[in-house]
Amino acid sequence: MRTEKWQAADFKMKKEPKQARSKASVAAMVGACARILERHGYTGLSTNAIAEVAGVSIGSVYEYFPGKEAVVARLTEELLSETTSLLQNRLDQTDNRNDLHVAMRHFLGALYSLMRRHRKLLRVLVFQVPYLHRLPATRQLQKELQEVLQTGLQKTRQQYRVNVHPYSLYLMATSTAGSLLHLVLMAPSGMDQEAVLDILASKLTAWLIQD
Amino acid sequence: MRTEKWQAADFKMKKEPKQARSKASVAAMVGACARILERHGYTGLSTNAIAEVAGVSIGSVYEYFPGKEAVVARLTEELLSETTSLLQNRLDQTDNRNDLHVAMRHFLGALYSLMRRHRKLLRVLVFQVPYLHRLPATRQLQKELQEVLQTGLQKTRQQYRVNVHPYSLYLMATSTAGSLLHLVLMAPSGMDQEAVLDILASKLTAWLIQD
DNA sequence: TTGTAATCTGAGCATATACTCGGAAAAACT
DNA sequence: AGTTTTTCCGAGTATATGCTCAGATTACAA
Repeated sequence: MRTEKWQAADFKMKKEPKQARSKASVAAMVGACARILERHGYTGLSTNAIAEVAGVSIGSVYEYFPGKEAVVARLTEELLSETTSLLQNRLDQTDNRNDLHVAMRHFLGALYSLMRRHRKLLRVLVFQVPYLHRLPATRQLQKELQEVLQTGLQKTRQQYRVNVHPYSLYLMATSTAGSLLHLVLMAPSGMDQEAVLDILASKLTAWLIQD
Repeated sequence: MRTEKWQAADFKMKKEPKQARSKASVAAMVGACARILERHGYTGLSTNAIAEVAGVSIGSVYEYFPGKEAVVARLTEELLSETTSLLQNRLDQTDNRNDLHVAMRHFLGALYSLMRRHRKLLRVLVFQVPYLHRLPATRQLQKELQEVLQTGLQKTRQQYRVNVHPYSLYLMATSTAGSLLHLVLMAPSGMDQEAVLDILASKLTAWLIQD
């Protein structure tokens, strides 16, 4: 009890699956992990449950993962790669012809719909997984979001001569994250979420320009 | 395993302590709960651990609480009352003579230092307790914050004729929450947090005025 | 075909956690 | 003092969870 396991948890797989069969098994385990998290929360996640839902034996789980933390880590990596490709996609479509507000709105919309698609899983990951912010994938995601923001700004810098204080950038990032998360996970019903995104994009743009 | 206990958890105490002795015991249990959460996270919280740290027997814990969820609920109620009195205090000091930016900055500062004082506990409550948003105290807090925002705005409405769209108000609230939480719990070191609060207050004020 | 590596199995042990219950001890009441 | 209420105790039971291991099964390659 002195030190909890997840505090020094091993997030790396014991070994990579090599044959097609084992790849399918690992995929089933990760999928089972997602299902359990969505349905029963992190409290309901156990290695035994993962094995049962995945349709493999408990021994197979420990063949590839040192514990459930590593399965969660693997799951977040898959989510990360989906997010990365989405961001890159959006960034490629942003060029100097776009005005800043439109570009901002597109990014927000893309991020929003991605988060919405995974809202159940996202809720559990953010609000229940104790070691989420220590996961490599999480740190990587923060980096990439920051880079995208930087690059996106540079693309429009000529037009708007935006030159923002680092703290301003920090506040923009954190407040946008807060609003998006609340909108996706906790917004009261009867809200026109697209309209909210419109306003958010406007305010962020205004913030940038007048800085 | 079909339905997790915390999904239908009972957040109410079995009975109120009546004598001084039992009040001290309950206080010890709640204090122990806070200590354990800070040191070992929600994963490390068990009724047995609460009893041990509080220096009472496991039987005594179940005399007053139906389970650990209720102890956590009690703890959040204590935090809520501390927050409530702070907010009320600040609100009383805000009158029409204050300009909006100054009032905003004072509120942010007060909220920030309160959150900072409880940062360890706050981190666990927000990022690990699965039923936090279902706790009565949490819902009450959201209500009160909204009321404070409304009342504070009305006090300065004559001066600034602020008249904000409901979605704007929503975005202000959620983005401020996001920034404050990130600043308190996850901000990179070497950041002048007071300066960040200055900028945040400025931006929020600008947001309001030009709306 | 035969040998080797990869994969899978699941009973089973150790530990942790939730929670009960019969009764002792202390305080309050009359 | 005697009675009742409140408070406290902690061994003990049931269950859940983490994880191992010896061996069976399957894929692949020589």
